[in-house]
Amino acid sequence: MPEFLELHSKTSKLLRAAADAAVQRHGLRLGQDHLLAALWAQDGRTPGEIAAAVNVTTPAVTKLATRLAESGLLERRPDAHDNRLVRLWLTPAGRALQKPIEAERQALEDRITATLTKTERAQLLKALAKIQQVLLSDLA
Amino acid sequence: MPEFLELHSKTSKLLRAAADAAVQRHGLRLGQDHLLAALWAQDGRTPGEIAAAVNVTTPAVTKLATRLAESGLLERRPDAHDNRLVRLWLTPAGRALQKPIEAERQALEDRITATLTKTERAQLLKALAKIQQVLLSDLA
DNA sequence: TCGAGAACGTTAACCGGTAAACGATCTGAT
DNA sequence: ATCAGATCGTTTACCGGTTAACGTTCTCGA
Repeated sequence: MPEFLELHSKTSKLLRAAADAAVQRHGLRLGQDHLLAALWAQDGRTPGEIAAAVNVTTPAVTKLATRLAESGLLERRPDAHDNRLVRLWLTPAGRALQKPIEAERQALEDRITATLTKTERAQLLKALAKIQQVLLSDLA
Repeated sequence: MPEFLELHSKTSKLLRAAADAAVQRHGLRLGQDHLLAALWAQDGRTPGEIAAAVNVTTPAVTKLATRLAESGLLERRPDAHDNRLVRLWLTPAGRALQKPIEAERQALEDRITATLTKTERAQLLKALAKIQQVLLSDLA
């Protein structure tokens, strides 16, 4: 396997595991925190809006929302003016998770970037941005 | 969401999609190619060996192997000396995929690293290696 | 006004991955 | 020689993700 792909794949897996463990300490699973983050930024959004914001398909949001509702972290409520729309609203429990989860994520980021110098970190971000751009342009 | 985690997450998703599309042109799904690659490197390995080589759990290999066997790309055969062991053997069809899949993967790697200078690429690999090391040391 | 088509969210079927429980086989100390 | 324990692969149950099909509701032009 080519060098970069191999390395990126391994790093991805480890990063995913670390993020999952971090979020799991607060009763969440990976992915659920992204949905909640979308609501922390703006409460009462629709599944479609959230899906676009989180780069995931709408059915994925539907399922996550069902589980988060069962956990009592959000509520489904119909839109007042358009009955096709469903809006997701945080419960107090859902809102209470914002600070601890964000702290957890920041701690992970800090732990990772601590081993890099400022310029190394900047170069890394720049390189990833370039790669992202290439892949995006390939879709068209 | 912290800067690096956000960027890495997006890049990962795009990279995964690109790799999936590439491999899908040859009738495979993402992950199946990794299992095959382990057999291309050394045929007749056991699920446990392959799982360790690919950084995946053994049940994951079991399921992938079942699907690849149904597709006629490999065969399950018991080990001659230890009946607990199962050994996976490539069929001619499975062997025939090696060159096209490896070419596909190399093409993706080239497309990505083409936008980077040699030093940028070296710095990227170095940074990722550092991050990987931090995450690995965190497990202990 | 009314009906065709667009815009939604949900469901169903699939895939790759994990953890936990299970069953079969081998190993080694007694 | 035997039996407790280790070592395997598989099964089961879950989760997040995708695509495709579906039913409901809105919109807008004839």
